Amino acid sequence: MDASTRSSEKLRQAVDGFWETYPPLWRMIQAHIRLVAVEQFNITVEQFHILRHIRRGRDSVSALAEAKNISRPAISQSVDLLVTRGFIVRTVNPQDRRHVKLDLTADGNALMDAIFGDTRQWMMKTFSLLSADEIEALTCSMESLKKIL
Amino acid sequence: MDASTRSSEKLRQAVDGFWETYPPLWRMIQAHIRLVAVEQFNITVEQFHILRHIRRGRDSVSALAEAKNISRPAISQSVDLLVTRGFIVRTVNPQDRRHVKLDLTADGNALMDAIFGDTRQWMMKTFSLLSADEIEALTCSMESLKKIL
DNA sequence: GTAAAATAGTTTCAATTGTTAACCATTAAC
DNA sequence: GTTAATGGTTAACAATTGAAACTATTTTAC
Repeated sequence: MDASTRSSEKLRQAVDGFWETYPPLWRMIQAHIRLVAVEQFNITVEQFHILRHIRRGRDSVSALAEAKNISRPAISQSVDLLVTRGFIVRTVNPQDRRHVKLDLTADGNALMDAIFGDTRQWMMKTFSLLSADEIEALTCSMESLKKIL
Repeated sequence: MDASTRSSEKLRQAVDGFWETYPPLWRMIQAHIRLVAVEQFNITVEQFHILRHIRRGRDSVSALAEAKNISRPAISQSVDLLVTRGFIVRTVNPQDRRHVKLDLTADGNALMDAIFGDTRQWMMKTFSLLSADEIEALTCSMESLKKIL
């Protein structure tokens, strides 16, 4: 077996590992978010993710559509709902009246704090089943993964 | 700073790293799947994931519903569509006639080979930007992560 | 300076996906 | 052998999404 075959084998291993690890983990996280979001605040997981993106600075319909890879009309409608629910406000930019800036309201921020805080706690509890070294290694590989995205 | 504070700090770091790494990566993967699935086969990403689960052995409506955390009727309907499209067959288990086993047809398997092969290639290309050590570490931490799920 | 093009967002409409409730068929329990 | 539990589907309805067409605003080109 030559070096390139061997390294390609390693790559394949990493890809397979990914498929066996992340989707189930992500599903568990989503399930946890759903629990808190639906039960306590009656919003969907997708709505939570929209709020999360807004909080992280994706504060326009286009930015959200790009970030979530779905159409602008779809975002526009979801935003509509969150506005009527009082979690977001739309503000037209006076410099360029085509732009509508999205911001979380106090309610929206409180909701995010609650859900995200809860989820973070759950994730920390889950990750704490790993040894200190494993956590270190995990953080490290996520760091290197982040670099190539 | 005592030991428990320090380890909790590490945990927090890991969780933050997760949120900065995984959702964007997942989004890119989904986008890639969507490209191939929609363009070449005209199925949605969600339909792809159902086929993926069936291929991995989640071969009943209940198993799929549990795996994807959605209701059985929802799965039943999606399966319906994929059956009429010729990607899945339903087979009643003669031992227990309540069970309906789901299997990919030849077409379904071909579709999966195409999409998954393509996606795998893309992922390998992406991961190959990492060093051999980083890939090793990544595989390793996914392995340890998998253990605690 | 105005007509044309580009940009940001919304509305409309149809398809898909999801939920709950009610249902059928089959098997297990007693 | 009736009753309960299991696996799945159907029905009715709400929510999400995308494509196409639309409005409003700004930029570009001449």
